[in-house]
Amino acid sequence: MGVQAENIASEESWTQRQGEVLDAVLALLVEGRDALTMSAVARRASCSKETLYKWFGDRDGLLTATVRWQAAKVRAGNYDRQHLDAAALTESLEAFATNWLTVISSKTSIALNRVAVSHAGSGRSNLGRIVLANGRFAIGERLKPLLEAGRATGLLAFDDTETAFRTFFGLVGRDVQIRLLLGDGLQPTAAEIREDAERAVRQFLVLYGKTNKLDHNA
Amino acid sequence: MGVQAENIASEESWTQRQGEVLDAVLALLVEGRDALTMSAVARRASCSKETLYKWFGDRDGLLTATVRWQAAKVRAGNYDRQHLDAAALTESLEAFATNWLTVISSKTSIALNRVAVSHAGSGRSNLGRIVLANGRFAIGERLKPLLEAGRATGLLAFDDTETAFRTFFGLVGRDVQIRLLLGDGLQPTAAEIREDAERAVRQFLVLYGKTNKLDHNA
DNA sequence: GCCGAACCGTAACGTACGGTACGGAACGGG
DNA sequence: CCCGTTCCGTACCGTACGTTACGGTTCGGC
Repeated sequence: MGVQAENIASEESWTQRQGEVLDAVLALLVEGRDALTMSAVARRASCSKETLYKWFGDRDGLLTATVRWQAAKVRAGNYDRQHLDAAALTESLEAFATNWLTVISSKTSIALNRVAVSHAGSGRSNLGRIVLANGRFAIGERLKPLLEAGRATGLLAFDDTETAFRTFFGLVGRDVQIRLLLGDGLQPTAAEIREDAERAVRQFLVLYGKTNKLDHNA
Repeated sequence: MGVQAENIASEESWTQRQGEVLDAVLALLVEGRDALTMSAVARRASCSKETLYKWFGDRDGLLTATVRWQAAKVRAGNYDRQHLDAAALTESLEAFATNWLTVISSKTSIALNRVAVSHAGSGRSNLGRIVLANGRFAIGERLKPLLEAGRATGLLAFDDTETAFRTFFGLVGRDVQIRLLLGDGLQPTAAEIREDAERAVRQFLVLYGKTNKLDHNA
């Protein structure tokens, strides 16, 4: 797979003050007015640069801590169910899709993914890996149990869970994330997100629902 | 739509020497060893920095020219057909999907998208818009005629061409581009790309092929 | 052969920014 | 009240890099 589940569950436990500093980094990142500089962070967080270096080591450490800090805030509960019927499955899938679209459309996610993409270029840090682990792969690990539960109860049919998940991922995300990262002014409302999520789930169930007799899940 | 078809067909017509310089930029970008600096470009292209500034204005101008230069090289022919049956439609769709997956998996595309994403953050240039116009939107404009031809001949059924295209886009691309941009070591072989393209087209035809009676194209 | 234009190579300048050092304030413990 | 710890504010240093300037070379036109 290439990317282990590194740091998905790291607790890290910053102090409250350190959390305030990391929130300042997020705020600057989201505003995006000027490039994120250590001086700007210190000014915004009302702390000294010396403290930043003491707490986070260097600029990369600060960025890494910020990514993890945000990831810890976004993490949502799993959607395991004891009683899984068609309605519950649809509802859970829609909840996943809605949550995912909401996350990737948020200014915070966009800004964080941008810096991670930049750093992934000149591979001097593993920010990209961390974002991947807490984004794409984290949701994969959270969704797969639901898919397999659906298969166990005969609601879904697929051979490879990974393939089924990636199809779901594509139907939900489509071109949204790349357009947002490249600066497209796409700003889906909550209603549009819900409609997109419903459409994606409907399409996913056509492809992988047990009612469909075709054998197209190669 | 938010993004006009700006610069999709700009000819620009650089001289051969200027093309060599832009190729040097691409080479440096793909290698990604060190950050792209004007000195490095001048060294690599065996030209003076003064010439760079004379020809391209400033660093952003050089980057913009490079993006357009690459876009002009990638542009592929349209797949319009006089005689469109199910086999020809499938073949054309698979050709589109294969081409698209090959492009976004190339080191050049990854590097270019990375710099465009970075610049889209601190919106001091419209590199992101240009990449979007020559990537996501260019392929959309090239594929839509095929989809509508398929609908005209009764092979496909959909209300909104844009929605149908975005679904196709999602089924083809899935998580590939974001994983590559974030540094995942994903390196699909030509065979894997062809298989993924076939799977995507198969799924797309299940959703939008006329044989499917369900009304799920909301 | 002479001239100007285009271009190469390199040196130089200014600034931005990562990282470090230091003085002083706040504060808790003895 | 004294002292050590922590942290703020700020000044400072070194370097990287965008940008400009300039001397030297090639080359087409006359």
